[in-house]
Amino acid sequence: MKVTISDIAKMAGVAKSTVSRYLNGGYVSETTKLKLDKIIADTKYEPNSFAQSLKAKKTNLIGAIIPRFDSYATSRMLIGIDESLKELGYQILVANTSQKLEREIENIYSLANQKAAGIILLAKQITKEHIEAAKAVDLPILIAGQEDEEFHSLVYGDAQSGYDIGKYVAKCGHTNICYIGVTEEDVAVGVKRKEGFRKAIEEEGIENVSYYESSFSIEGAYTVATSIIKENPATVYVCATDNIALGTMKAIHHHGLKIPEDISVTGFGDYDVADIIDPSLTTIHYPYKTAGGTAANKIVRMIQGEDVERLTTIPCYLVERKSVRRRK
Amino acid sequence: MKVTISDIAKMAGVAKSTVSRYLNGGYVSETTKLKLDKIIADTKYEPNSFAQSLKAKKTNLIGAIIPRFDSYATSRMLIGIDESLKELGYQILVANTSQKLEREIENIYSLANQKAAGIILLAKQITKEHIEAAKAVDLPILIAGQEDEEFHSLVYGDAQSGYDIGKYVAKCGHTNICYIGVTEEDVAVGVKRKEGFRKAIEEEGIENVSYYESSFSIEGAYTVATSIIKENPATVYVCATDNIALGTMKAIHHHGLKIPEDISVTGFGDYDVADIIDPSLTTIHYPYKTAGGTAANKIVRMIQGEDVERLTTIPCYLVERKSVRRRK
DNA sequence: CTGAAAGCGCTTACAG
DNA sequence: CTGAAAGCGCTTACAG
Repeated sequence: MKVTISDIAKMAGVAKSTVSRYLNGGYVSETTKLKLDKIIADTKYEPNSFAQSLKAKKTNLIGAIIPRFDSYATSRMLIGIDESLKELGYQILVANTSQKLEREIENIYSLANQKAAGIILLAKQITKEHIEAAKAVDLPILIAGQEDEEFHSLVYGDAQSGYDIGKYVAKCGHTNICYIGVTEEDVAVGVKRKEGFRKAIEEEGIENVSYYESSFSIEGAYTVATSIIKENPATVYVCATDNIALGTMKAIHHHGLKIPEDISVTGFGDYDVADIIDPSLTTIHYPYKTAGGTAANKIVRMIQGEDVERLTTIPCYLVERKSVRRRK
Repeated sequence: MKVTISDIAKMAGVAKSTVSRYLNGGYVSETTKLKLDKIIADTKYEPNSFAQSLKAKKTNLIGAIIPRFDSYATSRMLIGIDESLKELGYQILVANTSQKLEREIENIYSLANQKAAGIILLAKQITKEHIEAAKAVDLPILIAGQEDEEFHSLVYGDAQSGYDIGKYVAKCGHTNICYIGVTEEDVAVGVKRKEGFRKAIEEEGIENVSYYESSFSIEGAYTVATSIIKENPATVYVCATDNIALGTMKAIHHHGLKIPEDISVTGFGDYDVADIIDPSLTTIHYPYKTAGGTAANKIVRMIQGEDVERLTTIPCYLVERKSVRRRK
């Protein structure tokens, strides 16, 4: 049978409240402390967390709301969050939304109901429902991956990354460029990266640039790239994510063209595969795992009521590999 | 302020027990039911799950203990588990062990303490501690990915997969074969696949086969493959996972050799990238997501006390792509 | 069909 | 330094 605080108290010949105090670091005499040490070790007593939470009205749970499990960026961030949270004495509770926006909202409420101490939301998009839910639950919420003035957030240097890639392809002598982006609903990936890129290109005085839009999937990118190859003589395809770059590379290969001799390709993210495929992919390194750790630290500081900077920007950097041809 | 069952009872002019009965599908008159419908909708009342669990001593939580977040197989299975569990009215609670065996054991105990209704353990290895913990917590536990007579389990057709690959490379005319496996501590991946492969090869009367061992990582496989290339003239490298195949392909490319012209490569798993890389990888398709759904159904049936078959085997099949040269 | 009462396993003032 | 008591928000026999 499961042992409870009453059992322990009885065995030690003290009151439940004394045991509780012992457990929570309160005042207990040395002798009863010793006695309790032994009894608790012997019985392997573990407090019932439901009873604790019911009474204390708080937990050490931190919810992580994620759009999907099978995303490189998400899983890497989750590792960072999980590891850091564990060190800080918190536990992660992962809620997957399968990319359904309404499920993000539901999860905010249900995590609040489960008395989560805080929430890290890996968001693709912030809507008014998000803001409403956040106000209603009145819980520390940290948005990761997107910026929003209503929330504390952690973002990557997307604009700078786009700028760096733009400068790089220009430096390599490319003057006919194709940019394969994503929906502008995703501000970080769809807007910031593109804007940074555009800025660099304009500074370089390059005019021959066309913009396309793809879904986030490899297959979607494959389809888009296939049609671009047929109609556009660009010498480099700048892709808004590594996944898009992968689909694009596949399409180029399937057309019997060579990378980077015929067409150059770049990505954003630096997934593991970027260094494995042939040719290896020139891309921007996004330190997802580290960022997850930073997010964990930030939410914990928010929970502890510290005065936390609203916006944290995680710097990224270019990794030059073999997928871009130097034309000069 | 958070509304409780007492508030609802007061507003409806009934007793708490009546509200509770209403909530749990018990007998309630039509009129009070209607009244309660409205009040609960208006107040957005949500029962406190801690109080429920404290009293009922059970939850609808099912723990999934995973070795790591950044594994293709794991994340796909998680998706399948998560989706199916949701449909069945259960919630997943993901616990990551960062590949630490002792954390698997810890998590079994802590999930029991959190009153999980059951546990799905994505295991690489079953030890006596696992068995001990399972007995101690007395909770339905399903092992996924490994077979063990002490547990209900769900496995892939690893031996058959190995056999199929063996037959396939033989059929393609390869007679000098190199098998790159993993530690035998992992019975499914390290033993079963190899045994199935060996059986096929023996049936084919091929004698020129050498066996190597790699870690699970791409980098580890790269290192192993690099040394093999220098010493072994095999025409095909049969790799025990797609990740190992990726590292191996990278090593082959780095040596200036062509796949499949100079060396052929096969994998197990059929990760997304298998179809994206160039050449695309001939491998065994493992339906991870579907298997996750099957696991979810199985654990729920176990929880419900149904008489569930101890061992479920998920069939896999060969996917022929471009990484194997036909020598005949 | 309904309500009063006890109890789940804790924590938290409060009094000593 | 310690204990008795109340209470967190539910559920569950039990009696009506």
